[in-house]
Amino acid sequence: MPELPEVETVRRGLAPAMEGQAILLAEVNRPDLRWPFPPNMAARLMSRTVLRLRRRSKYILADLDNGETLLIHLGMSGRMTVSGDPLGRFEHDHPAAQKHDHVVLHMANGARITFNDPRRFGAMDLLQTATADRHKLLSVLGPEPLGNGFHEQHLTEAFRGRRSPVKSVLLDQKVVSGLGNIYVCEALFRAGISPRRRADGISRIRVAALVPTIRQVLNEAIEAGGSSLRDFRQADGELGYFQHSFDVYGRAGEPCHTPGCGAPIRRIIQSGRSTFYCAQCQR
DNA sequence: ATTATGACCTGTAAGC
DNA sequence: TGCTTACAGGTCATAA
Repeated sequence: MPELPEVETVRRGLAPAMEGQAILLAEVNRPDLRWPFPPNMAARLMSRTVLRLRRRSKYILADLDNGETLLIHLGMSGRMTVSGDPLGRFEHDHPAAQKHDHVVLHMANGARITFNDPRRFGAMDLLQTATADRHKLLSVLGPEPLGNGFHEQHLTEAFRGRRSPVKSVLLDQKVVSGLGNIYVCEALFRAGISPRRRADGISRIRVAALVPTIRQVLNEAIEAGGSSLRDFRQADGELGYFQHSFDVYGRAGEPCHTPGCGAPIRRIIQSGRSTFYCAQCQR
């Protein structure tokens, strides 16, 4: 479930197993995911030490000790799991290889990092750390919603002249990077804004309120991801499995959570994707 | 330039 | 039990 909070949860789960560790072996089991892997990816990863794991939007960036950075995107169905940590913080044993285990990193501490992605919408690339911001996939991204570059003035300017529904505009990664279908729906519910409203028709006050609302939704989700991380350490090594109690997402026909409302949550299609909202509370 | 649509893939659940 | 259909957390290329 990779939107920003899930990717951040995965990053936090991977970091203690990967940071400061050398990659002894990289198994690359197919030539591509969404795009071809970079040339000689397995060889370029082997014997490299991961200096640190970063996140930019929905991308995980692993800075290596040779000036290259491994870029990872989980797409729709990508998972990264840790197994076999010798300290016993993760799994005791390595599970049997699964279908769609496309890349497996064997770390010097005995941990094994497995990238599994049935739909193969994910991606990996290698880029120069020093110029990472100029990478084709990263250079087009808008500000981090939890960063200093995301503020009222930015959203106001981003919404100006945008006649599309605010739902679609918030999904545009150039406007703000890291939101996906779930958290846009949830943020608009909390902000009381109809997803159908034109972005350029939203009042100044409500645009201003949207900024802290988005931050709050994401921060709460990251917190909840943190708790599922603790489960993962005790359990089966599954990482990025995120449970959350949503107000609207996936709740079509169920009663609105707003006290005294109870109206049925609606599901509509916008730009080909499901939108969930309460027609009573969101105007 | 903005906007909407199809495309990329597989797996799962629901309906008949 | 089978078969068919709808749908899924993303985002890129294309065309209107």
